[in-house]
Formats: sequence, C-alpha cells, structure tokens
Amino acid sequence: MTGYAVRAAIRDVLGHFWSESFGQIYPTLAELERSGKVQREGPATSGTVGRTRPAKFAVTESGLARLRELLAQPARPAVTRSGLLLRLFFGRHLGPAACQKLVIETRARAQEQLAHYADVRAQIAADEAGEADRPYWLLTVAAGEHAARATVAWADESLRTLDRLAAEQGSSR
Amino acid sequence: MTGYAVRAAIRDVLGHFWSESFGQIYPTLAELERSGKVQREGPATSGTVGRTRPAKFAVTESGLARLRELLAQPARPAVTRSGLLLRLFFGRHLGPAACQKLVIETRARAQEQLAHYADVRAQIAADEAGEADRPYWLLTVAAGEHAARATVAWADESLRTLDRLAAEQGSSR
DNA sequence: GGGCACATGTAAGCTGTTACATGATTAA
DNA sequence: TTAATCATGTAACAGCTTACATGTGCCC
Repeated sequence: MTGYAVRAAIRDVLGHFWSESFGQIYPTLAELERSGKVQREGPATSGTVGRTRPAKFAVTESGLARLRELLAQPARPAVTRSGLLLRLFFGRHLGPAACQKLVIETRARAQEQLAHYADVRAQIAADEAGEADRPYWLLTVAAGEHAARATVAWADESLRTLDRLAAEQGSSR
Repeated sequence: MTGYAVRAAIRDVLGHFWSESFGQIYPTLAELERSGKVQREGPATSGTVGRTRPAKFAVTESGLARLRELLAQPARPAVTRSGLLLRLFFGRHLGPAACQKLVIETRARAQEQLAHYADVRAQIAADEAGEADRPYWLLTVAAGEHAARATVAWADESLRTLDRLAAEQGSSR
C-alpha cells in the first residue's frame, strides 16, 4: 500500500489503540526500503514534493522476519496519562457541575466507540482476505468493547456521586 | 512538599493514570517559583548537586488560581498506544501460545492493580486532611477498578478463544 | 561500615507531533 | 470550477525519559 494508505489503515483499524503520523510513516518507509524490509513498487523517492505516481510498498520476507522478531519482544506497559482523571482528582477545585460535564462527555464518547466497534466487527467479518487473522483482530475489538462498556458503567456510577455532591453544595449555600 | 515527595505522591496516588519524572519535576518547580506559583521554604536552589537541607514547596494563591485555570481547559483525549493489542493484532505471526502468555500476564497485572486500588481506598479513607477531596479521589480509583475488572473479563474471554485456536493449530499438524 | 531511602539537579537524546510546502485526481 | 481527497515529504520543536553526578541520614 501507499504511505497514505498505511496511515488510513492505522487510523481506521488500529485507531483505538495505536496512531502514527506522516512525520513517522514516510521517513520510516524510506528507512525500511534502504534495509530491504519493504519493496517499493512505483517511482523512487523523488526528493521533490507533490505527487507523481503513488508509490506502493510491500513487505519482504526479511521485513516479515523482523516483524516477528519485534512482536516477540516484551511490551513494556506504559502509564497512560488521563487528562480526565487528573481533572477529576482535583475536582474539588473544579466544582461538581464541571466534573459532571466531563463525565457526561466521556460517557458519550464511549458510546460512540461502541458503535464504531460494531462497524469494525462488520468490516472484519466481510473481509475474506483476512480470514486467518480474523480471530486475532477480534480480540483487539473485544478489548475496546470491554473498556468502553466499563467506561459507561463507571460514568453512570460517578454521575450519581456527583449529583449528590452538587446537591450538598447547593443546599449548603 | 519536596520535589522528591511530589514524585512519590504522583507515583503512589496518581500512578494508574499519571507519571512525572525528576527531569520534569525539578525544572518545573524552579520555573513555578520564579513565576510565584509556589513558595520555597528552605535553602535556595544551590546550582550544586547533592543534598543540603531539603527544600519544601507550598502552592501560593496565584498558583492555585493557575491550577484552576488549567483544570478548566478541555482535555484533549489522546490515543493510548497499547503494545499488547498491537501484538495480538498480529497474533497470527506470533502464534496462539505466545498470545496466551501475553493475555495471562495482562490478567495478572490487572488483578494486582485491583489489590493496589483496595490499598489506595484504605489510605484515602484514613486521610482526614483530604476529607473534602475524598469523593473526587474515589472517582479516579473507581475508574481504575472498572478498567481492571474489564481487563480481567476480556482476558478470560480471550483465553477461551486462544485455547480454541491453539487446539485447531495443534490438530492440523 | 554497608546498603538503602531520601534528596537535587543537568544534559543528552529519543519519540513523536504539528505545520508547512506542493501538487494530482476526482466528485459535486 | 472549486472543494475534497489522495499523495509525499521536510523541518522545527515540544515533551519526556534516562543516565549521570553528588551527596546525607538512618538502620542493621
């Protein structure tokens, strides 16, 4: 595929747990070509900007071997910073109403995510070329679904707490 | 508190959704002091390394105002890269057994997290100084708990799928 | 007296994003 | 014809981590 298509695929299929920008993709493709991990089909790197004919890349045997090598390396679990939870942690300074707004927005996003996962499931089911990959791809979708449902459940619980806090604050003034 | 204590607090209390390294904390404290957002109590920045007497910092009124200003700004929801899900997405190249190992490890980490959250809950309940903050702090703990429980449920479901895949692969050879 | 937790800072470097520049092709 | 999408790339820079340097105080 083209570099542009790589980015679209990452955004649409891996979007809920991965992202890459053009600033990473194009230099990386060039580097992978130099080291023989991918094969370029189409015009060579022009050095010029703008379009000539799109260059399509395919992974080579050597590239696939390197992929397997990298996949086998342990994933270091990185802490994910959550701007939402940081705001809620300081919620006393923000006030219950503002916190409710944040939680409601988060709940809505999680619901949208659930709808998106339904779409992705349909896409994966329809893609016959990826049949052997299907069960693995579905594992990642299921992870997203579980996370999104947990977010909705947490939001509902939290909104009840915040309602109570808002009522207390309202009555004390 | 001291810069060292700030880091310990972030690690122990916000650890499941935030992190800061010394490389961020010390320069930031110096900058906050310059702009009057925190008040240093104890020896001035020596420029020298090593310890003299620990310097303790306290937030000023101006610093608190700035905190509220920052909290009110919208949190841009960043995509969290998951090395685990990336590996599972390419699970066909990794094999069912290796995937099972990854999922089992993830499940174990989630269980450890649940135990940790129980500790944090106890700490928060015992801290009388933070009584007004308590409900907000508990919201962030609840978020962690929901996420961890979802991870365990997803792992159990996924392990059943992977068992089936491993059996199929075993029988076809 | 040895090791660990407490404590402070700097510098190098890595990762990744954003913004910009450029232009072809296609659908409205 | 005009806007959107496809397409390729570079450069600046933001953010953050790691490694290093340096020491104190306390407990075993």
